[in-house]
Amino acid sequence: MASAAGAGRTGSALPEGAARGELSAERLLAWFAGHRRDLPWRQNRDPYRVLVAEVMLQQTRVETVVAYYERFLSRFPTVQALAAAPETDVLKAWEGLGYYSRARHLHRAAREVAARYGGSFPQDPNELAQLPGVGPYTAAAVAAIAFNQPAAAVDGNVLRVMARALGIAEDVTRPAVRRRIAAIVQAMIPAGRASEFAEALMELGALVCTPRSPNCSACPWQQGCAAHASGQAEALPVRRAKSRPRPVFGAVALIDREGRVLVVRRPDGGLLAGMWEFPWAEAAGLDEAGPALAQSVASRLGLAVRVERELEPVRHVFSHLEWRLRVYLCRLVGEPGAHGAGTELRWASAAELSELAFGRAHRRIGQQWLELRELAGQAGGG
DNA sequence: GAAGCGTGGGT
DNA sequence: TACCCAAGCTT
Repeated sequence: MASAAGAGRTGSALPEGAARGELSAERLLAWFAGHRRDLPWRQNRDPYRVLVAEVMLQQTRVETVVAYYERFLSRFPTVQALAAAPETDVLKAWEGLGYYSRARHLHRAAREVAARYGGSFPQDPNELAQLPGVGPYTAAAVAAIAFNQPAAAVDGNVLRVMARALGIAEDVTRPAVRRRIAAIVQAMIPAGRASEFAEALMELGALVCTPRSPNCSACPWQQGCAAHASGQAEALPVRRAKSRPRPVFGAVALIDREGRVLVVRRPDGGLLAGMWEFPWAEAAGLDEAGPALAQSVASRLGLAVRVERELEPVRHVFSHLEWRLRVYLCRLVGEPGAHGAGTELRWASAAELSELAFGRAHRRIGQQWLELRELAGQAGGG
């Protein structure tokens, strides 16, 4: 420990570029002062507003989030308002944004802050990380941005910026590498300016040190950047490849009954938890996802139907699987009997459809039903 | 550590 | 078309 290894250096976790002042927080903050975007979650440092933004931004682009954020905040302006809302309202506000467990976790986090902390957020990142849906990044981001706590908010932007600046060629998704980067970032936080610093480092990744075609000539850290020096900026960071989505085939039964259509709610856990959809069943292949399967979907719900026609198939790619669904318009034969216990279902009118939360794929399927219904309305005056 | 969990945009 | 990926968390 008393060896010569660290003796001639700074003795801190700071890399050489930082020690020379070329990767300095001061340069970064000066750049940020001139390039900071005016985003809706930057109006103030209300921890609730910061948390909502950080959760929405998880794996989601800024441009997508802005409109959702403004709607969400106008509907649930305070942590108390969100805590008091029914979960169905929260899911509806999240519809289309994806990763819906974020909405359920955020809702539960709001209830916990309201109940346990009397509506005031804790400031310690370790305590924030106990809230549902709040992991190491989000806890650090809220602590730093809202409370100016010296916490290292290491997201994908920061991993990329630091991997390039330091020339780290290891897989940045490995926890050990991530921890090392977090320690370095932690050591770079300027006293009393943690909030600005956290935003600035991410902003640099978002605007300059972009995944492809980084704008190195505009970068305040260009002189100290290892990847720029070696011409490897675009080759970093290294991540392990993701596996391709697995195909899932299925047949959907759009069961029409006097201008209403049957919808069912997905179970509480797993994919699209708690979201509504049209009843369907998985098949071994596209050929097996035929009208007979649609009919059996209905019969499992205690309904006798006649399959009238096939509509446009729907293909939807998730991060880990791909739905390839054939869609069948069905008409109820006779009256609905007893249905399978446990499944929550509803005969929805067009207006009611728009009030339920659907995933994208089934929302598009619902559109097909709405369009048919309009055509039928024009022809039959129904 | 690896896999599950959505969606839309860029190339 | 096909791939990559974007302010991650949970199990």
